[in-house]
Amino acid sequence: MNEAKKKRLIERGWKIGSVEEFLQLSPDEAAYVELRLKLSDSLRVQRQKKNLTQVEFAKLVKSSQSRVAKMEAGDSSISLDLLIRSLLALGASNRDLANMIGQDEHGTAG
Amino acid sequence: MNEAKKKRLIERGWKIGSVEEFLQLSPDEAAYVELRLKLSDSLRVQRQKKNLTQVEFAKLVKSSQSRVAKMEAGDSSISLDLLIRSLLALGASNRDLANMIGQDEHGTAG
DNA sequence: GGAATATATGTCTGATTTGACATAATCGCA
DNA sequence: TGCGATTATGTCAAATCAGACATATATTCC
Repeated sequence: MNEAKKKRLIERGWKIGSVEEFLQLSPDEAAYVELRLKLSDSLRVQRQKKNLTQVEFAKLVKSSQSRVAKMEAGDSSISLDLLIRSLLALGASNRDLANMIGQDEHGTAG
Repeated sequence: MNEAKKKRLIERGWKIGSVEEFLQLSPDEAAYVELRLKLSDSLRVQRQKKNLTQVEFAKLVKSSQSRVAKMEAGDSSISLDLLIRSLLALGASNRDLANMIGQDEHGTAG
């Protein structure tokens, strides 16, 4: 995980576990956070591909605009559950999800 | 989704949405439930591969035996979040997850 | 059969996540 | 610049999910 990404996470409320240290993640915690980032980013991409505003999208997934904004921002108050259900509601298949998740990195060149 | 699987789900508390009908799932709901099943099943496989009892495993992922049993049973009181964090705790990588999720079907011949 | 081990099911209480709402910030365009 | 549309951030009560515990049901071995 590169530095830009770390910084982004800290701003989003990620302290994780109870590590006092500066985002010192265990491998599985890191994988978890990476995973969420991939899905957040995919979510925004998919929404924009469909030319939906956050408000329209919120209606589609039966949530609210504020929640959508937070989904896309990778906010720590959003669960993987919600991210995934939203992607599915957008029409993604499980295979699509697998592709999103399995990719190495996804355009966060640092 | 085949019939055996449906039956299994109904027993696990899956009514979803507020459909009165007999497990009449929309495509995205179906994909969501399928996804959970894949992860549940993988979880059991991975645990057994490591020769861990549910109790040992529970300790490893900082949960309880009852919760582990429910994870593996695909119980509706378990979130995707917990399933995925547990798989990661077991040592799975995001790529591993992608493989679990992307597979077509996985041995539920009916 | 019975004991030991493993897994399943039900139910509490507390913690987290939810959608909703208010409101602030940012963008696009005349 | 100002206005409308879009996106971001903060807060809340209600709903969901968490670990823990009790207890029931397998499963395995003698």
